[in-house]
Parts: sequence; structure tokens; C-alpha cells
Amino acid sequence: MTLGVREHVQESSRADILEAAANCFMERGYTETSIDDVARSLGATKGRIYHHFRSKADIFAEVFRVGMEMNYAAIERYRAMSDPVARWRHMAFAHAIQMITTKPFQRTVWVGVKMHLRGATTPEQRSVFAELIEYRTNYGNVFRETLVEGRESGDFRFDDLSIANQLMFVVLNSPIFWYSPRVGETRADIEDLARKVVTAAYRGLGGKEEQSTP
Amino acid sequence: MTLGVREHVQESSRADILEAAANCFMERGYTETSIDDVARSLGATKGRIYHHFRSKADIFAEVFRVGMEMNYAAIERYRAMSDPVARWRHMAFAHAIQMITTKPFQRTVWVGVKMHLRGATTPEQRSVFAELIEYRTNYGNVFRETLVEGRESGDFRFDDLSIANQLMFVVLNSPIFWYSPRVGETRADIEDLARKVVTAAYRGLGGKEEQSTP
DNA sequence: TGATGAACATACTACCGGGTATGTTGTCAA
DNA sequence: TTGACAACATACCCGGTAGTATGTTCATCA
Repeated sequence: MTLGVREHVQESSRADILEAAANCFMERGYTETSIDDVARSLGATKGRIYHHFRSKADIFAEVFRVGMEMNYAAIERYRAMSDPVARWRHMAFAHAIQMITTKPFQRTVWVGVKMHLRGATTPEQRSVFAELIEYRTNYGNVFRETLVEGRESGDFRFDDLSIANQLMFVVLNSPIFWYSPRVGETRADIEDLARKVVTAAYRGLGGKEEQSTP
Repeated sequence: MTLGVREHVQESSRADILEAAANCFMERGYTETSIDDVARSLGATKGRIYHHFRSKADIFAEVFRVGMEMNYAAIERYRAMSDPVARWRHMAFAHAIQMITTKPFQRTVWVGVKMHLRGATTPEQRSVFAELIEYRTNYGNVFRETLVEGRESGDFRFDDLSIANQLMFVVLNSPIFWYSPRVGETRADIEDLARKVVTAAYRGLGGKEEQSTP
């Protein structure tokens, strides 16, 4: 379980650029972010960026990929748990923690999904993008399957699986929109936030009254 | 309670432009939407648009305002209800219906809020925008106050008011991201969707087991 | 009937931003 | 020592877009 950006990117200079780009994409969106913006936030110029990446879309795709890789890594150890509710709780908590601690990357993933949904990609990017979206879809399916099992076991109560899944994810993902770090914030504070988010999502799924969260 | 765009915009040509613009802003976002795009979707040219609006930002602000006006109109009749839970249920349901039926305008409001949060506005637009955001904040407070009363009466159970409010809104607003109209869809189908959304939000707030929704 | 203005269309300008072509500097190996 | 290459910076090109300036058409009214 390696959650940082560094562990998922080979060269240090590339990682710096990706982090800066993720921040810009989060703050200004894809189109509003110019390569010069990213360069300026690094105290550099375009030259440096185009030395490491072929295009703006290329950078974007990399940020997306790294974001998803970190998510997979975060839930990996819980995927084999037998009890669906316990599995869901652990995965949901890990997911929420990821949304908070790697917010710029997760916002970029969000932007990417929306871009793909409206087909705002060039033909060549098309295949790369499709692969990333599939990556993300598979990740979502890990949760979805857990919802199915949880409903069968009588632990969750909802009519429509797709809607329940959508609503669950908007809650678990929501910190990428409203969370902002506080001064002097500790790991415990962040975990407390994540717990509140998981609790709300759990209740929304019609889960039984709360046990403790990891 | 007038929910349509026509009832909130004086001239018909202006209303047409606003509707087309709302669709474009929803599909492509603010920056990605060119004035020519909006004009083309109307079978017209820039000339028509700049005859009715002074700038792109001006159109955007109008779409925002109309979107919010429709929302206010939708919940108006329920605001005076004494029972907080019943009030919340009616307002939440009306809100969810609005998210579904006026999706392009509501997505534009969403985009506008995000733009303001990152300060992507020019100085003059600044005051207009601030006013719109305040408009939206007041709307949110109507719900927030209901949450406070509902918690005091023991009907809702949550620790943090701000977080509960955030999570409630992301659920109620979520249809603007995942809803898309089906062929042959009836009003009853839409109300059924809204009911599911409201139920999930209600549960997330720690509401008691369900009565019927309006 | 002709003058006037609303409601557009057309033609043009200025600028911004992605991408490229070409320097410049430091490092390392032969 | 040099030459070769990585790792950038600088200078430039060019397509797209907000905004403007200037037609054009049609209805209305004196």
C-alpha cells in the first residue's frame, strides 16, 4: 500500500510536474490551465514540461493514471475480506482518506471522467482515455459488487443498484469538493472526517445501525 | 411556483439564448464553450447574441440567476411548514425535481460556484458574482436551518452541521451529474428518481425510518 | 413613402495559449 | 579536453476565440 505520488512515478522531475499539474487542474480545470501556469508554479518554463511530456493531454492522462493507481493501492488489502459489510467499510474508509489526502489528483480524475462523458478528446487520446475510464470503471465495480453482496446478506437496503452506487460514490468522493486542509490538522482529524463521510454513505445505503469504523 | 425558463425571462429571444447557453455550459463547461457554439446551436451567429448580452460572462450570470430563481420558486410554498422533517422532505423533493428537470441551468450554477471559489472572475464581474453566490448561500441556509431544527427535535442525528449539510447537498444535487432523460419517461418516473435520492439523503442525515415522501 | 430603429449577419481585430524550433548550460565518459 | 547528450530556457508560429465595427433586412410610424 504505497499512497504517495513519489512511489508511483519514476523520475523526480516528472513527479514534480505531475503534482504541480494536478494542483492546477484542480484549481482551474483542464482548459483554464495553461502549460505556462504549470511551469510558473514550478518556477520554470514550458521547456522543462515539454522535455518530459509530449502534450498537455499527456500530462493530464498521467495525473489521472497516478490518481487511480493510488486508489487501487489503498483498497488492495481489503478486497479479499469475506464479510461484505466489513469489506465495504474498510474500502470506503480507505477511499475517503484517499479523496482527502490526494485531492488534486482525484479532482483531476473527476475532470477526466466528465471530459470523456462529453467526448472532449481527440482521436488519438481517445484510446488512452478509454483505457483510463475502464480502469476507473473496474475500480467502481469492486465497490458495486460489494453492494450486491451486502444487499443479498440483508445488510444493505436499496431498490436500484445503479442509483445506490452513484449516491454512495458522490458522498465518498465529495471531500474533493469541500475539504480544505486546516492549519495544525492531524492524521486523526482527517480520519475523523473520513469516518463521518463513511457513516453518511453507510446510512444512505440503508445499513444497519453503526458498529465502529476502522 | 413557476418552474420553467420562460416564466423567468422577459423576452423570448433572450430565453432561447439562455437555454442554448445553459446546454453548452453543461456539456462543455465555461471556457470550452465559445459564443459561436451557442450561436450555432441556435442556427444563428454572434451578432444575435451580442445584441442581447454584453459579454459571455453576462450570459453566464443570467443563466446562474435564472437557475437559482427557479429553485427558490420551487421550494417557496414549503418554507413555512412548521414540522421540520416534513418541511425538509418537501423542500428536498422539490429541489431534487429541479435538479432533474432543469439540469443544464443547475450544472451552470455548479460551474459558477466552482469558478467563484477559485476566484476566476474579473474585477467588475466580481460584484455581480458575489451577489449570485450570496443568493445561492441563502438558499442553502434555508435547508441548513431545517437541519438544525430537525436535529433539535431529535429527528436527525449527526455530529457536524456543516459536513451534514455538505453531504446532504451532494446527494440531492447529484442528479445533475448522473441523470439523463430516458425515452418515454413520464413525470412519475422522474418523481420516483427524486424519491430515491431524497430517501438516501434522509437516511444519511440519520433520519428515522421512512414515512412516505410527497 | 421614406426615415428610423430593432434584430440580426458579416467582416475584422487583438490576444491568448498549445506546440515547436532553436539556443544555453552543466555533466560525464572517452 | 572535448564532444555528446540531458535538462532545461527563449523565441517564435499559428489556430481559435472574445469582442467590435459595420453592413443588411424588415417592420412600424409619421
